[in-house]
Amino acid sequence: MPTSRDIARLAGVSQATVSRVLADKPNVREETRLRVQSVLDSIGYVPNEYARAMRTGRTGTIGVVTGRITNPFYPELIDALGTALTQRGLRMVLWASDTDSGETAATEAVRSGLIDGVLFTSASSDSGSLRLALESALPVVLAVRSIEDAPCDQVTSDNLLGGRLAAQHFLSHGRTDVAVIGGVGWISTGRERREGFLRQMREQGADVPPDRVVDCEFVHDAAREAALSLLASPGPPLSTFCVNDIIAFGVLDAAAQLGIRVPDDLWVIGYDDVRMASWNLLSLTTLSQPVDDIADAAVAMLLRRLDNPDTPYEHRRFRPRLIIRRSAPSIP
Amino acid sequence: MPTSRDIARLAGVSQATVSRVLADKPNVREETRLRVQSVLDSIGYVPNEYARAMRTGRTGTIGVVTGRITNPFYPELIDALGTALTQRGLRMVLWASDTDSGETAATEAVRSGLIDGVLFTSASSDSGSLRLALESALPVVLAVRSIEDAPCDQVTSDNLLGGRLAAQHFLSHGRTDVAVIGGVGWISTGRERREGFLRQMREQGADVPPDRVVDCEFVHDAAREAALSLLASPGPPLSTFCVNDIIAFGVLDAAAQLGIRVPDDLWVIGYDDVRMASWNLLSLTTLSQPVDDIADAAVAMLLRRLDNPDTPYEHRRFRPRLIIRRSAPSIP
DNA sequence: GTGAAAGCGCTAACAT
DNA sequence: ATGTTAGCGCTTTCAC
Repeated sequence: MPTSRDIARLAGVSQATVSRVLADKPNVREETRLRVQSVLDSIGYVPNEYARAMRTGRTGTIGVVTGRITNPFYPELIDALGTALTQRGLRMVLWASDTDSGETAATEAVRSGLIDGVLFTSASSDSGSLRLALESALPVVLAVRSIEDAPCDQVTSDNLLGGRLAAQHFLSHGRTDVAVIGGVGWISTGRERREGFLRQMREQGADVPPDRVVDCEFVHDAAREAALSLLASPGPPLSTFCVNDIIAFGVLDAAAQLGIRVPDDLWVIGYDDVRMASWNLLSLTTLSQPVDDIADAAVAMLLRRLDNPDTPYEHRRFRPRLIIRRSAPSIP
Repeated sequence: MPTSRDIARLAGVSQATVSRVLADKPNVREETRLRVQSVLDSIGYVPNEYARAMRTGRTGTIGVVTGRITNPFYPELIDALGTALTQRGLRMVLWASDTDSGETAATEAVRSGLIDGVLFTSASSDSGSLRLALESALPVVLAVRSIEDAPCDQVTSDNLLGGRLAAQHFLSHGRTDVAVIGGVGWISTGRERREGFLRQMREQGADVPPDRVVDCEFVHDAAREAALSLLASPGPPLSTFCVNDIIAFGVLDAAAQLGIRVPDDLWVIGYDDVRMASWNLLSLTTLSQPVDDIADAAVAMLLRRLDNPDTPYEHRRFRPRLIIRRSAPSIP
């Protein structure tokens, strides 16, 4: 691999001048610049990023921590984050893990100078390693995941509002016999969505009884099992709000298995609007998060913090939108 | 951030000795090693990877290039690659793109010393930038994607065999009125799967007419459109082999839309066995690739090439397995 | 067994 | 406008 010194020798200038040309510094005579540039081009020179990073302290690489991809929403989010990063000339290192290991690896990577900052997405665990990362004041942004009062920037959809919108859709069609699936556990997004839904129902005088608030893991099979027992019980609910789409698909599956027709016998609303939600066989009514906007905001916030570590922490919430499909239609 | 020099000062040794302890070199007195180690632990020291990489020429980071994730198989593959890399103490930089840009970025990253090698997965484009990467003799492995006689290692499932297995399943149930969807384009996996299917049919005396060989992009909507026109035509085929699951789901969707019952009126076989294929509502018969084995082999081959650049190129093919579900059942 | 010193390839401050 | 020089933090001879 050629170095800037090689280029300097070939162009008959000092290595520093090559560096100046590369950085587009103004104090280089046009003639010299052209000479150096032509050598650069003919060799196909690419500067060594590690040496550069060692001097500047900036690596141009951002770490992203995600859970393992049992939920198709995360690939979509990662895709959006990758695009947002690439647009700004940054690279993405990805850690996937359902345990602490990914978070630990990510924080170590910051401390070892490998990456400039970390984007944590949901589905990663809610425990020690992240807390540790926050305490050591690393540049961190939480995307589609929140921890109340955590010392870091956060970007989510307005989950509370999303839950409310789901409830309103049911109520405006006179459906008060409802259930919520998911969101009892420690995952913030789920908790907030459930909470918004329950509050709206309560405020409109349609309190949801405790046995209609069911928890389950954010994976298809767990959701199907949970729905099977809920739907098989006497007097099953007519309308179900699922805190994300993957759970909703599990409910649709359970309904099909039990011969319960959607939407004739059962309405289902999900959250996330993953691509599959629009498929004909699934046609899921759901709350859409503006993934691209969220990704973009997350990256922007991280960069702002890198440049200016002392800006106050911010939590941006994007408005979700109810996408009406067959699983919970709109009847005039 | 503390440096090895800081540690040295605190432990009362030279910086070189700290380096020896870190590398677990034998020529350090036990007493000294313990003293240094205790300082290391108390400080929570993490060595700067960039400085290390600059000396050793090895970064411990592998680039992965993938297409944008319209096909749920790729997230599963990336997940497996991430696991395989992490197990070996390596990091993964991910480039997602449907154009050349990801490949270009990846090869630049190798040349700029950022990463040790690149894993190209399918769904990335089949054009110039990759060819360029190969010509410049970078350490490259193709995973779930192949280019005949390309100067690099490759790992795929035995796509030809997979196609044949699909054909055999149809034939063993007397189903000769078949169609293939996908695989006419330049994507190697699709072409090979289609080819295997067509050959097996031909060899068993059930030639597939040209108008039953339909191309389409590897996205849901394109597949649904293609299937709609195929299935709406007079005398539609009774059995369809789709070169991957995402296409198969499009076909299932089209069938549902047209009121064609699966498997009563139509059989469908896919390829990849993505998670959703097992869902009750979809229940897709498909060919399963051993993703974890493929990922593991890809990483192993890349590491071998890094250590020993002159080993002859290898193409490993893993045997696919027919997973029988409702969309193309086994009838005794 | 340990320390001193060179240097990986770059940037930036300081000379000229 | 350009060259010289000093490191960034580490690994790795080469002395002792």
